Amino acid sequence: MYARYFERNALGRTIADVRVLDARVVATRKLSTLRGRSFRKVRRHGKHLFADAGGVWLHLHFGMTGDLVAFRDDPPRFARVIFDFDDGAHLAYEDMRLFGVVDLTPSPEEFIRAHNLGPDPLEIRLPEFRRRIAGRRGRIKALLMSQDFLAGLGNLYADEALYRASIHPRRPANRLRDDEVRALFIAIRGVLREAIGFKSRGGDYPARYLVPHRIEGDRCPRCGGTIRRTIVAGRTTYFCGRHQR
DNA sequence: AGTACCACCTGACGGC
DNA sequence: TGCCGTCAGGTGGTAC
Repeated sequence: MYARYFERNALGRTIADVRVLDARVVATRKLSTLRGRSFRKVRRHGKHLFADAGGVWLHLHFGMTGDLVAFRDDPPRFARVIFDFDDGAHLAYEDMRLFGVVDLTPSPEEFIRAHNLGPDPLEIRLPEFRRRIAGRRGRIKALLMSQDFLAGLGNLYADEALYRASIHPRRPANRLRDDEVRALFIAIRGVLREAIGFKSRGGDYPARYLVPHRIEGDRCPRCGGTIRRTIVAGRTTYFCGRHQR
């Protein structure tokens, strides 16, 4: 979703200036080397966005409150970095809680290696998913959130995928049946692809999703069960007490 | 290998 | 009105 937005609002334009409004999200002092360059292509890997600026790549991570906002006149309230283009357009990287990162990296591959990121779920097939999950004894939700296992799922989407696959978040990964592993893989890909789709269109989560029902005691839109709230892997976790086993 | 816990940060919200 | 504690979330670190 950020990748598409970046493509629409930054690709092909010449960067006139990069303004750092809050250095706490910027992990390099060299963003100014982007001046005069232009972004040629965009790549996403998990939660990371990379933009090719010719010999160097811009890397963006959005933490939890990070976002991109194109604007003409007034920057958004929590703008931390602003890219000024020579055609008068501006793109703000905003991040209220400052957990995100704006960075430069030699290449996406280099970054992925350095940070030991697992594959993007949309770029692998079921056999590789099976191989990676085999022998892992931890709780399935903890595994789904581990970026070195798979890159791209956070707390909400891990819950969402497990909900869709009818799997209890505390199940040990190596005790999932073959059909459950398959269902989970399909659920992960479905959730990511759909989320990219409707978030790109500025939409919200459909009512059939678990996300709008992250309320203790709420009704499961799928089976009418009761939504439970608990802590798994240190994170607030919601699941349906009836259909997730 | 897996887990627990902390820090980072700020706005929203409930309690008093 | 306003202060205070708590919570939310991604990541990266430490300790067990």
